[in-house]
Amino acid sequence: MAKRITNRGVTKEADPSRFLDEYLPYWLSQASYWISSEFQREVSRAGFTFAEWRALACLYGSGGETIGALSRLALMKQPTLSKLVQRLETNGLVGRSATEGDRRQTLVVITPKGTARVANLVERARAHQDEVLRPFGVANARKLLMALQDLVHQHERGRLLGSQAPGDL
Amino acid sequence: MAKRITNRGVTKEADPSRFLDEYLPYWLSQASYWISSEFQREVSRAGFTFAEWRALACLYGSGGETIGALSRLALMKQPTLSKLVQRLETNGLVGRSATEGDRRQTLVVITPKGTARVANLVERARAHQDEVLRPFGVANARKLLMALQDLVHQHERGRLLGSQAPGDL
DNA sequence: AATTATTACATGAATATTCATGTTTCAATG
DNA sequence: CATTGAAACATGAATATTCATGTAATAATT
Repeated sequence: MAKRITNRGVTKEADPSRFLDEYLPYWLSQASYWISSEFQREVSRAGFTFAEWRALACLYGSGGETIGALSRLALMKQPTLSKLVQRLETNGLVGRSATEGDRRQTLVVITPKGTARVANLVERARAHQDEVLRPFGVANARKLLMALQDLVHQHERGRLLGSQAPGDL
Repeated sequence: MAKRITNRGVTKEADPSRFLDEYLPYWLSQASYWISSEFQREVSRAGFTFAEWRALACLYGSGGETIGALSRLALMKQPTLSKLVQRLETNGLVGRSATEGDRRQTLVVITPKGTARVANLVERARAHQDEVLRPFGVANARKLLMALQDLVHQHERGRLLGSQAPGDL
């Protein structure tokens, strides 16, 4: 068998029937990764890490989330998020308090300062998404979004047994 | 405004018009994350970390990839992958050599031992994907896959200027 | 209501990732 | 062909994540 030196990056195909080419999780990861990477420039320019952006975006416009809920929304494990929230609190971008019902829970709320600092970025995020989806057309874009939502909802049921919140990517 | 304690995880909606609910990268990340998480149990059971699985899956059936190409395929930054490959080499799952044309490049090749150790996992991955996609039907599944591929290809052009390979998720 | 199990979060130690940079090789230019 | 610039990979120091566990509060059971 000839040793081919196919120096492809993510580029095109090559091997006939490569496992990955038909593997949904691979393409999901790729799509997610590159789209987020592209937007990360904006995030950095705004002075945030990507994790911070994620957390703040989840809190933006929300009445507050518990640590656990936020860790699922922002796709970080609970200890990771716990520490991130502490940093954000130090910077005055979020506040923490106890929930009324359950005193074990910590409620994380975005502060006015936090809201102000991300508002622009949220707009840019919307714009970026529109740009990315433009080639698809409104109808197809909507179908794609719904398909992804279906996938997620489908997997919400299987959850509830997993270890300590999210498990790496 | 009443302070709602909506303890939703990723669950259903709540706030009318939450930014995230219409935000494609969010759903891409969620879908990618949960599907991969689910499969991670199998990966752990097989004795691999998820990063190892990713790298080996990319090499599986391939004639070899350079460090750079593999870092893009497996969505890790170059230094991360470099170190991972070293560990895999120590365990005899991959081999490293120079490419013929360019002596700067390192060619990473999966060994027979490596192939043997992941073969089963690859089959399980296929099965897992089939299970995940079943509710969609063949036609819709194919559309989803193609849409994701379109997204990735669309962003391959914009690349080539980014920093040191992939940028975090 | 006491006991046991479970959940939510925090935290320290271990591990992994990332950034910045160095070395080597290749490509381009005069 | 010497020189300058860029690319591919490796590596050490700084940083971040993760695992394992601890504490406190709640829920369930007897």
